[in-house]
Amino acid sequence: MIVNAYDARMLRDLEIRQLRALLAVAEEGSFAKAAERLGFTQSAISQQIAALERAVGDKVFDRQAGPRKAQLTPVGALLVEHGQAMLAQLQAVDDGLRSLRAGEVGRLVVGSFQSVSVNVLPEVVGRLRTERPGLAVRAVESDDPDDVVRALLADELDLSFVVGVPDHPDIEAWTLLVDPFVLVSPACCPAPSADPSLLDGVPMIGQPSCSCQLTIDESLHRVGVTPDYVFRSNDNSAVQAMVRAGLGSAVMPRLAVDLHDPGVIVTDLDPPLPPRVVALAKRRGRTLIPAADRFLELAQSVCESIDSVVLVA
Amino acid sequence: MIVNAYDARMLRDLEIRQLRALLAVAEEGSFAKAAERLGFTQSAISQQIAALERAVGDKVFDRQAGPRKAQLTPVGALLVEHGQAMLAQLQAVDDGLRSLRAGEVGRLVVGSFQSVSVNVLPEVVGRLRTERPGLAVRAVESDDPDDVVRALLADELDLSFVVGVPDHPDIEAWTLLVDPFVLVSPACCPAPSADPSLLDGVPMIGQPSCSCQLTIDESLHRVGVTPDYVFRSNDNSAVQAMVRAGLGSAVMPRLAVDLHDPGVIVTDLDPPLPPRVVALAKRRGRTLIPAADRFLELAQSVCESIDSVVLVA
DNA sequence: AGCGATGATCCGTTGTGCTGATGATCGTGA
DNA sequence: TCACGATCATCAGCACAACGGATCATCGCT
Repeated sequence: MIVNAYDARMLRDLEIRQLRALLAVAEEGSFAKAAERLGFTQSAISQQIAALERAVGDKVFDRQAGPRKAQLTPVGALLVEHGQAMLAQLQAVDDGLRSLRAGEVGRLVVGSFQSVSVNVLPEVVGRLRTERPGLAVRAVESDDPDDVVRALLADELDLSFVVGVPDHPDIEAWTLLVDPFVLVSPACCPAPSADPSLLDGVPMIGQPSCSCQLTIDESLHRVGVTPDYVFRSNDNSAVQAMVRAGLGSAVMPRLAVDLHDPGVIVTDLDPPLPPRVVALAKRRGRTLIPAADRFLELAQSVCESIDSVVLVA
Repeated sequence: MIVNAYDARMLRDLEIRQLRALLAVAEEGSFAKAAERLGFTQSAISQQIAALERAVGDKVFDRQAGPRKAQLTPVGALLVEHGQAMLAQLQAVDDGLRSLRAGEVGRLVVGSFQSVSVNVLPEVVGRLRTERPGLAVRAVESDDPDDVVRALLADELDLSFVVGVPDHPDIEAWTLLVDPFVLVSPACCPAPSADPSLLDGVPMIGQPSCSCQLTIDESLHRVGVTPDYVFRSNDNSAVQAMVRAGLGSAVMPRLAVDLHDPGVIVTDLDPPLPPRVVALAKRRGRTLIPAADRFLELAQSVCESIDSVVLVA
């Protein structure tokens, strides 16, 4: 009895080309016909079958001289059976490859953050799911930019929406939207000045010291303002509700504001604070599924239309 | 038609060796490790992966220079998935081959004829089925020797029991049993002489003009006897029943006689008629499953034991 | 007996995979 | 910061194998 490891080496020399030759000969019943069909000479097929028999260790055809069909041996029949399965598998690879390349299938894990999750991501994912039902899109929300970069570098995310273009040599990003900061003030009371440098002493609503809020505070500091926060919440609609209630005003990225709220007045700051940039990032050198290109296109398209809406409003 | 799949131009250059390299690299995360595992140099693996990528038309790994693991691209992951299936299929081929070679599985179509079907075949098939449950044995009975030869030549039968060694260059046979003709006479009446030349005028039971009966008649003719048949039946037990009833005597091959019947007397002919030979035949040049060898062995063994039983009786 | 078709075999050329060595790139530790 | 080590790519050279074309042996058929 032969040992397993040795047996594993037996089929080491078996090649797909030989299986194709085997099937062709088995179907045609003739080496010459098979050769013609596969675009070889009869000599080549003869040698391929011989190599197959060498690799397998048994004759696969009973050859009868003269014009009689080549008949499969039992070993040959077994190989035909499995060979068909293997070539079918190969066909499946081909189909899968074509679907993948067409962007019809695949898996996409996308990072996001609050305002994008509300205003951009649902539309993008919705459109993508409609036109590419085979795609599996998963979204992960994180409000920590460092963690997003880490996740991108660790390949936990394929793509991620980010604020600002990350300054990392292994991250590349496409700008989607330039999102200006606006002043949100209660509709009930007289609005404060649109000049951010005059916000000193004005009661403010904001977020806890997340990176976004820190950016705002820093910008205000630059114009000599130390904002006086009378309420902080991570939730943008809570912030806006507090503004609506007249507790104070807020400096928010426009994307985070519900522009249809009649209870607040939204004013462009003048002079403006440096706007935040929303981008889509990926790890440099990481090959994504072709459908990721479509995701980027849709994200750009949705962000453009958001820009238009904002301009109209 | 399935045929189209075989001729698919796509992935024509993909080879099993490349899939093995792909899987090894994907698992080891390193070209060099994979090379060591597969017994190649790193250069060879690098070239194999390059060839794979050329065949597929896409990069399968995101290579990062320096000591970082090679990461699969989506296309690579797809190929790994199907590659595993294909290599599993290859393992299945290997297992199937081992089973086949061990004689554990396979299909066997065996020709037979009446007396063998009663006294030999059941025992052989029974033993074979017990020790090789995976075998599929099918038996076909025919009492026309010419048809048996035709079926063997047409590969409708793998093996066949035959009377006499067929005189055909494409048939080869192994002798199993030398089966003498015996005189079967009623127990009730005085038995006729054991000398076949004295059977003239004795009322005889026989078969219709099948090949076996013709052989008997010809042998009797040679010793100057023209048998007087008072009854003919194709069924051996019907013949024996008629003898038991005293209608006449019969010259039968011993294998066809129920030796345990107390109603008849079985006598060896003296001088004997030329005995018939029972053999197992196959088409020359036809490769049978390995289990066929075991079938032959069992047939020989069973026939030997039948010979012993007869000698004791 | 000759003809045609079959597959095996031989031979020369071409092609291709492998090895060994080298190059380019990056991370890491001194 | 620099050198080292590890990574994979690439190159050159060699050996082997696959292919095509020709020929041969064998058989069925006319």
